[in-house]
Amino acid sequence: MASMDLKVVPKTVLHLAAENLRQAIFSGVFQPGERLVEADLCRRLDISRASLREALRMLAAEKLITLVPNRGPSVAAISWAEAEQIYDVRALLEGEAAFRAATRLDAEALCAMRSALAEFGRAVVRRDPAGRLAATTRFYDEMLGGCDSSVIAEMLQGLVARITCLRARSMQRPGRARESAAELRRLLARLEARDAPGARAAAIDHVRSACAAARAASTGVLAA
Amino acid sequence: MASMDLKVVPKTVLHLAAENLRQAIFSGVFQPGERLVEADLCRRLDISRASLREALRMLAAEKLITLVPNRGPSVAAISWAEAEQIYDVRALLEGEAAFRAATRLDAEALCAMRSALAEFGRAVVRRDPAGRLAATTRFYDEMLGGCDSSVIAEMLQGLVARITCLRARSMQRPGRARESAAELRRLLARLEARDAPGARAAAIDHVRSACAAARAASTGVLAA
DNA sequence: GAAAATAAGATTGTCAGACAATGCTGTCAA
DNA sequence: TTGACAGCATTGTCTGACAATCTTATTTTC
Repeated sequence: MASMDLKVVPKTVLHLAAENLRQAIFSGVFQPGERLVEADLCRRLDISRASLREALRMLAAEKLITLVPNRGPSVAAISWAEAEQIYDVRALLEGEAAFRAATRLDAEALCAMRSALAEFGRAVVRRDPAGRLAATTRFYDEMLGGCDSSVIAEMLQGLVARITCLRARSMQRPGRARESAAELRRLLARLEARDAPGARAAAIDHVRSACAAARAASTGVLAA
Repeated sequence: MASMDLKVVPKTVLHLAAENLRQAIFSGVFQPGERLVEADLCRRLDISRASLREALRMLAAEKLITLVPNRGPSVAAISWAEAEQIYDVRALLEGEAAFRAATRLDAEALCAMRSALAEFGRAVVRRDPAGRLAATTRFYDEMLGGCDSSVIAEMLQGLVARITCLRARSMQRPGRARESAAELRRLLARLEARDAPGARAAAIDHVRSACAAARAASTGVLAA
């Protein structure tokens, strides 16, 4: 890889706890809106309340939980209106990222993206959700690495985290995975052609399409 | 006002501490890059370490400080490259906000913006930095309120916070305040004309201009 | 004398336990 | 039905402690 990220953040109890909670939320162990009780979480995670509370602050910053003074934490419940706003901003930023990446990605990165995309295809055939997620992550990480803006990358990461549940559900819709793969192929083609405006359009198109799928998949499932 | 925000968050020690630290950073009490010592801050703020650490997590989430495990917190030092990325994203989002606001702002909001702008003008004449800041904040709050996307509003707020110091410095440049006022007037004019694309262009223009001013004001002052 | 090893001190990571302030729930009276 | 009140659950905050880690100064080694 062109630039391997070598810095490793020491694993403090706090970070582990935050990671565990994140996974628990993503995997639906806690339901959206569910109230979390500090003492409870402490027992489950086997950490002190002080550490737990710091971990909770992190998750609150990521908007995965809501932290109301004197009422404690609860799993963030996302409304469809909010989800739509997130998809909108994501389209904007991801479009920009693609635009920038089109003129900056080197051959190596493009190659990595193509391999990630192939892997995605295999995971689709294999009906392997985890594999799909890993592949898309690799795909996007490459693109964001090439867009030369850590700020955009960070913001996108934050946005995507907030709609993880939606993404998982919408990907289960029949045909959505294949459709998604086709969109990504088009995006990659534009990037390989160094067609910045085309890449932007393709990226936006993909997000819009994902948004529509999410809407269809979650009608009636979300809070109004 | 069309929609007054009634919810008030109880002031916990933590939030107060965070607010104090934020002000301290903005006002330059702590220099960028400076290391902060927990025990020190505890004494100064007169709070316990547990509370302080939670406050620090909040600031870290806002990227006002950097929090490295086992090395403690330090005031975030922003590189020019990063600042430029922030201005870029800000232009993108603020442009979008203006675009959306153009077709949604009601007469009342427009009126409020006009009055905020007038106030800004007076503050410029009066050479009152605090007044200028308050006026621009009011101006933008109105516009963001009308853009109907809390997600955009939140992201912008986060971005702007990170370049507060730059903004303060660049505003001191001779002529910049007046120039800024003129740009905002053009933006408001487009909004009043319900010209969405024009509003977007004006908003982007303003951010670009602010970026240029910041660059000029801070050449050689920032870390490379 | 420069580099490497070591020891001392400072700072952070983490915990346990405590108590007051606040929120919630259900009872009782007006 | 509403309002006041008591009782319990939970959070906000503090204190004090100790091990793990970082930093710095000192000593050793080549």
